[in-house]
Amino acid sequence: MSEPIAHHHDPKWRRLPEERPRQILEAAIEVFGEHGIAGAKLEEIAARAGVSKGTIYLYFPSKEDLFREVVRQILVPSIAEVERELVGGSAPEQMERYLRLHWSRFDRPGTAGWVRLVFTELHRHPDLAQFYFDEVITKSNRILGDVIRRGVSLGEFRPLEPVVAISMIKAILLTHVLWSQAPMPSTLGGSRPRGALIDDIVDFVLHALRPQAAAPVAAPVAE
Amino acid sequence: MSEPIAHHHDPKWRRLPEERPRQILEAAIEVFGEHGIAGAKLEEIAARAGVSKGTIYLYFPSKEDLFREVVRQILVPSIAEVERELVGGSAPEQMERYLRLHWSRFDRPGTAGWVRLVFTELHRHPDLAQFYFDEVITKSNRILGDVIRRGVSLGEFRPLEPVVAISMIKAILLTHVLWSQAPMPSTLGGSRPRGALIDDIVDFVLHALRPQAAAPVAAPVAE
Amino acid sequence: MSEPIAHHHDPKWRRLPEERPRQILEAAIEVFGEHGIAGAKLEEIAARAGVSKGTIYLYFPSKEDLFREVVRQILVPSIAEVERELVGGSAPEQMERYLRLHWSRFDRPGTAGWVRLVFTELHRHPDLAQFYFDEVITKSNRILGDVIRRGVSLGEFRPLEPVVAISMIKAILLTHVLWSQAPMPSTLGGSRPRGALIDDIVDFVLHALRPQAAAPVAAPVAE
Amino acid sequence: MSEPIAHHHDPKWRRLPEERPRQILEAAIEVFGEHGIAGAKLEEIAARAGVSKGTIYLYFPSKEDLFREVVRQILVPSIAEVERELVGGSAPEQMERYLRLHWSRFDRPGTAGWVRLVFTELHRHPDLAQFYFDEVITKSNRILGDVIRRGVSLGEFRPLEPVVAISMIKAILLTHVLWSQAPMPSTLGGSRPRGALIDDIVDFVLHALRPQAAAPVAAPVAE
DNA sequence: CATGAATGAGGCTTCATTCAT
DNA sequence: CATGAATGAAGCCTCATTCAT
Repeated sequence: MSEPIAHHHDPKWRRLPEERPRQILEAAIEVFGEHGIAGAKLEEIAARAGVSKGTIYLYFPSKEDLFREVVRQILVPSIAEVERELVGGSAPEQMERYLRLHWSRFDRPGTAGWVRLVFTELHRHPDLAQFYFDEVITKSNRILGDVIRRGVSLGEFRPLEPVVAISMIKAILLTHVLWSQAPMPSTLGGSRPRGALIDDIVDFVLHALRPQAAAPVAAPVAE
Repeated sequence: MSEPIAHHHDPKWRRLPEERPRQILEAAIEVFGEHGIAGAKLEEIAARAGVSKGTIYLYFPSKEDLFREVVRQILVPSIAEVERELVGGSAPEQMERYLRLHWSRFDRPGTAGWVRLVFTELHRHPDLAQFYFDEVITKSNRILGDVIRRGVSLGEFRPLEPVVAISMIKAILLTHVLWSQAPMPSTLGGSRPRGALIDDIVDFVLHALRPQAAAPVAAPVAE
Repeated sequence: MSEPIAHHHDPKWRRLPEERPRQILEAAIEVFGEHGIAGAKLEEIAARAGVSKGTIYLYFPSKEDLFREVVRQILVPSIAEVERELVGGSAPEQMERYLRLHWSRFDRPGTAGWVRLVFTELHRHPDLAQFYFDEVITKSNRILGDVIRRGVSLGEFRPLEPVVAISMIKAILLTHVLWSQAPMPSTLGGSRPRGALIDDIVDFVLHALRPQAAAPVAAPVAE
Repeated sequence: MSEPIAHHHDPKWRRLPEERPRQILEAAIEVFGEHGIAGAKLEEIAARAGVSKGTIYLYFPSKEDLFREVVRQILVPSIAEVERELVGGSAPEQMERYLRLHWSRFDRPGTAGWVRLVFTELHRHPDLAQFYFDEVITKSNRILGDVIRRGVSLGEFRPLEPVVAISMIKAILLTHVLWSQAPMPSTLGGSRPRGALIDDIVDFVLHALRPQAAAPVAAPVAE
């Protein structure tokens, strides 16, 4: 009945050195996304990566650096793609594509956590914030700004500051990524079918950008 | 045997014991807002409240419960006011008032932190999330929903689901509260004057809601 | 048979806040002396001080700082006394008193460890080394240098560089402190009665300093 | 099926396996000398030996044993030489040669570290201390003791216990080896030219040993 | 009531040692 | 033989919580 060989070490690890960093990074994405920087525990990252705590330190000098690498290697590369897929079509079409592209990119488990993280904890790590701003936000904004500028100059969008439009559009997009995956009673209402959300967003944004109407009820809008 | 007047009480003033809880709660708002739930240290809350760490435990069983009470006692009451100030005017006027009211309410140091907190940490405390949802969000949404429904039925807004509009509007509003106070290289661009932000928001939202143009040309409503 | 009240918290600590720092410092002297800086474990210091690990951090920001304080508060003050007790007598008498004074001061359990520590680990902490050099060594050397200079100028000592004599004398003194308490098979020979050691030192040093003889066999001393 | 010559061995040269232990021991001397027993890292020893960490364990069962072997194989053999070079000359001459011989042997980078190590960490490893005492110190002391006994019996030295003289002389010699290479603000004063140190030591020791003078000023020296 | 000293579980990090390749 | 990836015990430090005063 007793198991005399309780301590028998059955091969605890297989050698996959080339894969380790990525395994760890991917576990880290999940855990950082779920618990934030401070709340993430190396123990858990290690467990999900299927390695021991010490192993992480073979590849990353510290928790902070691990986080840095996650930002660097996982988040940044995802920007480039978007630009490529945007060419062609009218400005509103491009805008819709932009929105849907990002949505599908973000609408995956684990991503919401990162949006949250960027909203929340990044500002407490100024160097990372700067890095993220330079590498991700600036590039992303340029792409979106180009679409808006083009639409405005072609009369497909009403005239407005690209920088303002960018801000509004991103606020809507990112916030809904966050909300759409919240494992809570929905911060919102949730009475809306999940799949339709991106349709609502596209609709709302395009309405907000569309050129001025004849102006039937326009008068009262002044303040 | 007892020495009734042994210690001369600094006759200046003594905080009424009944005020203690409130002092603590107010210190807690600040600290939670700045550092989040996990990052907030009781030591700091105690220091700002001018009491000792132990005193907090006389009134609140734990950090978690302290947070709960903050949400309950501080955040909830602020909703009621809004409704009162909204009566009268057209739907767009009400909407603008709603936006500016919230903006001015939020555009204060310390508030951004709470928006952040709600965005990011609340979901890890399901009971609080539920409570917050029931007490704050639901009420707030009802108010905003009424404005939208009214505007739609009067033809002042284009027809859309109130629940969708609410979601979009809140996303824009809350996110900009967050961004506008970020002590970072600005997630946005910042090339926009701070004060104008709410104008931009009002403009964007009203454009997104305005009814379909009867006729395209539309003398520009002046931007 | 079972002890149902196993977990009963019998008053674990008595409040002696004013004594704590000193208790900890004294435990730290012992443990640092025995194990060196790196080898000292806070756990053990805490245990000897009769407090918990965490308590140390109420009074000292880190292990390094604890060590710093030990140096500052324990070692430095012991220098001043020496000078006072040195006044009066011939230079050889003063020298003898200097040696015996230091010997008695050092010939206590725990001190040898510190000599060792200063010999060994201090140089890896440049700021502490500098501090120790400025606060302890410089002062101590000045006192000893004065004695030597006086002896030389009065013809009670043979002429030699004070700085050289200081170096030699301290080497002898400190090294024997170290050796005399070594819990080893004695690095030395040990065939010498412990108590006589300081007599031997005094004898050796005074012979080394005594003025040139009238000129008996001096010749072979040439180098 | 097997690919016998799959990897072309860099034909340059391959270290003979028999040399491995020595390479490791020599790297270990350096690293132990620089960082002490506890502070030495196998990683660094392996790196300097040009092998991997695991290889060390092929030859030495543990860090402790590696240290043991270093003491055994490296330090012990260096004693024998000294005796050979000492024959001939008067006792003072022999003494001077003894001092200069050891000085030149020790006055090399890396050696100071070992003096430090022997002073400070050896006693924590009683078996090693015993071994070191038996193999190194005893032998070395015998050599020095012979010189002293000879000098005393010939009247070249004043009468004193050889064991005492040995102790004093070694204290001076070893301590100055330690100090002379200290990378600190100098425990000493340093206002003395480095090269002259051994001259000062020789001078001091010989003065301390020289026979009683005719007795001019002898009186005050009385103890 | 209020205090703040004390606690100790828990997290990050290091490094001697093991072992599959 | 040799490698170096992997492990995990152990140490430092933080901070929510407790409790004698």
